[in-house]
Amino acid sequence: MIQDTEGPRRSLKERQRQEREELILQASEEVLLEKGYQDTSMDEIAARVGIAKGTLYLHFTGKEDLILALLEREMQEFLQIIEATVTLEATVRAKLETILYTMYRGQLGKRVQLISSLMESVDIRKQLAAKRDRLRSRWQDVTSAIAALLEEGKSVGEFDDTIPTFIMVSTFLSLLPPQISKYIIGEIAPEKLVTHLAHFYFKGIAAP
Amino acid sequence: MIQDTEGPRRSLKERQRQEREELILQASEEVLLEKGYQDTSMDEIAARVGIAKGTLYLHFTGKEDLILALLEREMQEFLQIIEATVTLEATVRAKLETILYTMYRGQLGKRVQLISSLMESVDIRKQLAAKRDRLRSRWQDVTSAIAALLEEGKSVGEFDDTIPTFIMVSTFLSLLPPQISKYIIGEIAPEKLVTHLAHFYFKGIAAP
Amino acid sequence: MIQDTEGPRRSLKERQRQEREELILQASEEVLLEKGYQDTSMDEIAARVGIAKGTLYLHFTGKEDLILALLEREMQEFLQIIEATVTLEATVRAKLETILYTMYRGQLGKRVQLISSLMESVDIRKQLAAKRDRLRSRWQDVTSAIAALLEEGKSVGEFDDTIPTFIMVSTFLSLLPPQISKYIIGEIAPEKLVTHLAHFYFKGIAAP
Amino acid sequence: MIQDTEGPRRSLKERQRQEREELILQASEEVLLEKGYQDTSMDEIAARVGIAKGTLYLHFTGKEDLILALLEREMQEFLQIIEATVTLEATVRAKLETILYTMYRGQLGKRVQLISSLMESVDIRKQLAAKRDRLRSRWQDVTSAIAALLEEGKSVGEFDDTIPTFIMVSTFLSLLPPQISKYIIGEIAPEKLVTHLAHFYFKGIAAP
DNA sequence: AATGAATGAGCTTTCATTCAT
DNA sequence: AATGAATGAAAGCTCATTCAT
Repeated sequence: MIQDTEGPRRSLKERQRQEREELILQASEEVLLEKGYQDTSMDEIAARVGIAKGTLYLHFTGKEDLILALLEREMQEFLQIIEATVTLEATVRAKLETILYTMYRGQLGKRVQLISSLMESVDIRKQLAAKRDRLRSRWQDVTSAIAALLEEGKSVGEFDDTIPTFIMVSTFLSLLPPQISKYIIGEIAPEKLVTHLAHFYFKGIAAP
Repeated sequence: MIQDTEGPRRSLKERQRQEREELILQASEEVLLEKGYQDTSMDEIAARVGIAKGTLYLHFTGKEDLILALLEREMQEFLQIIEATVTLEATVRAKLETILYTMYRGQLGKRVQLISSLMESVDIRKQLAAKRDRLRSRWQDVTSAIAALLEEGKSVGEFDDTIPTFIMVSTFLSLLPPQISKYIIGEIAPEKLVTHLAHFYFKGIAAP
Repeated sequence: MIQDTEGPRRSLKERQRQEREELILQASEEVLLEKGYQDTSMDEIAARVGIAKGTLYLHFTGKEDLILALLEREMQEFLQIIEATVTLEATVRAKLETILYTMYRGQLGKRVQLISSLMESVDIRKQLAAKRDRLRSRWQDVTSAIAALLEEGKSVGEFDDTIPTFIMVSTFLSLLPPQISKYIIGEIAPEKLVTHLAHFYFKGIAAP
Repeated sequence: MIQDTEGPRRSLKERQRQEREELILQASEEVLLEKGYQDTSMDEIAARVGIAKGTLYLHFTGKEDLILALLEREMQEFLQIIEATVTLEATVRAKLETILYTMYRGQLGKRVQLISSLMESVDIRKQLAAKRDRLRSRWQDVTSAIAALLEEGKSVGEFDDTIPTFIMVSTFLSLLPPQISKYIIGEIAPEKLVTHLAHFYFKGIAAP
């Protein structure tokens, strides 16, 4: 009987812990987007969550670990979208368009932008270098999934199989929010933007 | 009498000043490429130029201003390349391919990669925000020049004029070194890469 | 009725409490010897005892108090050794030699070394200053006991009574493990060491 | 001519630098004696010198380096006293007595106490471990010099050559201020104290 | 009574910027 | 104009102590 209550209790504490961890990650994301990696201070994250600085260190080994966990989470989400799309009944083109569209809709694009801009910054490359493998492997998952789609497209004759897949992958990725949107100053409806991008892209890789 | 010589003297001093400024920018670029923005210290820049740290502040308001000037210079160079290409006798496609190829060859690509990674970095976006207008206007020059080329292509019937120019511009820019090359892990000869990218791009925007 | 059993219960609880306190002191000693005062964390002590950190504070006011209690216990033990030796049937010299030897043998030496190095450390002197009176009085007991022995030696004509007792006491104490052994780098059998020290010491204080 | 002024200028700056370094070391010693290693903060040292915290780091790599330099300086001073004494025309005993007396007079004793108590603290042993070799070698110089004196005494028949020199060295060192004085609560004139200690010590090691 | 998550003051260290020389 | 020593704000991190459960 006594043990019976331990289970729930533990999972309660565990749930609270995870909720708080989530709050920390959310606050971190906010600050990170606003201020960038260097100007994101543990102090400020703690302040936004409304907890003491020391508490952050009960959840994450340090700043590096915290940010890395954040990036990992974002990338995980991106991967889930891809995987969800892959299972749809549709042409490869439709699937890729869906991914593209999903990324331009809602907040996800912004957040992937976060990952990407952080991953590319020379600063962070150096600073997170040691533990970047965790992220790299997730990123591999992403590119592999897209590569698989593109190759499926080639094999069913949708796409031009004289273009190397890695070219297709990298050009596809370069269409995603962080890349394109930074060159686009004015506002444009995501639907329109995606329509244009898809039109351009699939014409570019279409089988001859 | 003494004042008479001031004119030449001044311009001599002015020339020396500019030469030194150039040396500072070169050193900054070196360090920046090696260490990233945060790990680039005024100390190290001064040391590499061989001047005192304080002297840097006689040329630039501060670190931010120094880096900004550097970025401006790089962008200026990029613009010159575009302008030089524009005047060539060739098809629009050939000109754009030349730009693409030039960027993937030699040191320029790396340096543009620098600009770009700095510009993208949320860190610097925030830190340089105040003075970024100077850059923004240069960047406008770049995009305008490319837009002009693309529109010329449209008007001579080379390109599909149902695709908005800004889409063409942004997709073109997304093919430039910093964007694409970061997705490409293995080594590939720039010629090959550019061939593939151009093939893909111009097919994508070709007139129907 | 229930209250009747409280007496035994209380003493049971009290015994358990003291046992736990002893466990805490043992763990503290371990950690202290391994890591030194500053690197000894309440966390680690608690972990080694297998109790929660908060529980430590039910037994001791704080880290300072805990360490102080530890030192007091060690000193107590030292005192017991002296007292045990005093009651032996032997010459004063033999008794003092026994004390000396006992301290250089087994774990006790190490532990006294601990006390001493902690007591000497300016760090702890300052930090424990407030409550050091408790220790000072124990230390008085130790020196008094040795002084008594030495005076007994004087009165029976073993020792030179022109040497003030406090000189004899302090020189004797300076022969104990923590003092001497720190100047001795190589290993030497305790027996040999003690033989030499005793030879030197008793010749030094011998009656003329 | 211009170069001529550089010499003095440099040495002026150099002198100022060394003076400031000396001030820092003095302040550090003060704080160290008052508060111990851990509670000595760079903040407080800077405050006492009347300079900014950052300035400390222009003179010393860090706290560890600062304290180490301090200890080294103290030890150096101790060594100089020994060396000065060695050259005197006197018996070995007289020389050793002089050393003993010098240490009990003035501030030096206290300062050597500082070294000693710091060197022995388990805490500092760990923390300074990496760079302690610098000190260790100085300490070797000290013990070697004393050992040489004692062996000279043996060879001229002053001292008992059946007692190993290292025993003589360590017992001699144990008579120095930090060791003995901590067992002596009341005040006693250094002359008297030294007379007693010397009497005891040289009787203890006298040739049979 | 026991827990251990949370706290927050405090530490060392860095570095862009200033300013007396 | 040039210097570089001095500055001091700000950062990441630790850990003895507290207190709601």
